[in-house]
Amino acid sequence: MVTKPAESRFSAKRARILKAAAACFNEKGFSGTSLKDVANRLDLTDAALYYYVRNKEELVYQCYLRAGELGAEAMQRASSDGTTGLEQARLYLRYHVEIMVGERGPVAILSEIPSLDPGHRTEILEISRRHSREFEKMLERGISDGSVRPCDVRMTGNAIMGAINWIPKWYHGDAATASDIITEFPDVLTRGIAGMKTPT
Amino acid sequence: MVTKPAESRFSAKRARILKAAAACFNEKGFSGTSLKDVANRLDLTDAALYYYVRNKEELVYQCYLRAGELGAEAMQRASSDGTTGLEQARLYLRYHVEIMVGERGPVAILSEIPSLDPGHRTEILEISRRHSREFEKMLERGISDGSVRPCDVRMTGNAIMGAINWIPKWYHGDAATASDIITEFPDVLTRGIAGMKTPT
DNA sequence: ATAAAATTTTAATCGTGATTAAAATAATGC
DNA sequence: GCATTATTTTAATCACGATTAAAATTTTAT
Repeated sequence: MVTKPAESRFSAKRARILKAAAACFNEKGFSGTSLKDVANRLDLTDAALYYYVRNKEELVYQCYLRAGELGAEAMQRASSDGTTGLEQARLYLRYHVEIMVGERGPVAILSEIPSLDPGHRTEILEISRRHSREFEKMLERGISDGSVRPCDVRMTGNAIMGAINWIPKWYHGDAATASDIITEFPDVLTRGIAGMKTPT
Repeated sequence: MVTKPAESRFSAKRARILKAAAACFNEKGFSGTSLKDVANRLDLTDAALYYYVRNKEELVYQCYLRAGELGAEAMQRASSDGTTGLEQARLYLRYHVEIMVGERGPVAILSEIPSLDPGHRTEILEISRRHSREFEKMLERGISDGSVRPCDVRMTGNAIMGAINWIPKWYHGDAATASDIITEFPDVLTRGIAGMKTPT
């Protein structure tokens, strides 16, 4: 029987652990999930997790790092695929939710940054801020090229990101809903719900 | 010196406790906040809280009930003040965020329903679902009267509610931001960001 | 097949936080 | 001012969850 190198198996299992942890954290929060909760999802003992991560804090930290990477990836792709600011913003939402509800999900939402150790906390905050700033940049680009209606990009970004971050609170992995999210969210969040005859 | 009746003082203090608890829960989650955290905000001992609530679960439950009442109040007012569906939805958002970031806030966000006891859980879920349904009704009304663009009201509602529910994650009580939220959110979430020349 | 490395479990420890009962203090009604 | 009621604190208890070390098991390499 063919076997894979140990290092590869290790990081593959570590990745599975991170995903299981992300699911738990999204569902019950950092303090609300015990290591046993995470371990049981993979038919492991809580103690076994310590072979893959230093401790619980490290587990969240890694989850958040991964979330940052996936978010950055969506941002990158959107940035190069889209031409106008509006297109880029819409594509970003599309790519991001696709990842969140797809095979690579669940992705941990950065809802418990305060629980991180000081060092990790500032690092994740930095990543998160950079991400927000990049999205706001897309909005500003859109305002410049006329594709986006002039607005408070900070608040607009907060609103849109909030809608995205809240998804894991009500989406629990059924395929039909996933496709609804992918088709509806990017549109709803960029196009708005007002009828066409709305006053400017 | 004039004193108030005991019962009045009791419920006044209980109300203060609920608000302190809501602030803690929003910040660090249910399991993440200790009763000591809540008590310390009011210069009390953790044990003193048991004079006002049966236990920690009851504390969240009461916070969630209050959140439900305030949400319902915003919904009611919007429903009677607005004429078109779009106006009603916009007013609801306006009233709700005004309450959230105003004197009566913070309002607990229903992010940890799973931590509730079964009985309370179904009750809060029921309240939450009713609330969502009422908002979706406003959207449907808007679609009928032409003020709202036809859309998947379920997903649209999820998106908008998510943006609202996420506010406590980044808003921490400064007055300038509060007024930004009040002026921007209702608009951003209903009008959308797309420029006017956007294709239907 | 066997030694070494990798992985997981078992069985402690240890601190924290919820909860309770009894005691102490403060406020009220008369 | 006194007796009663209301409120808070102090001082336990108690369970749970994070963490660790040592032992057991599985996998790999030769």
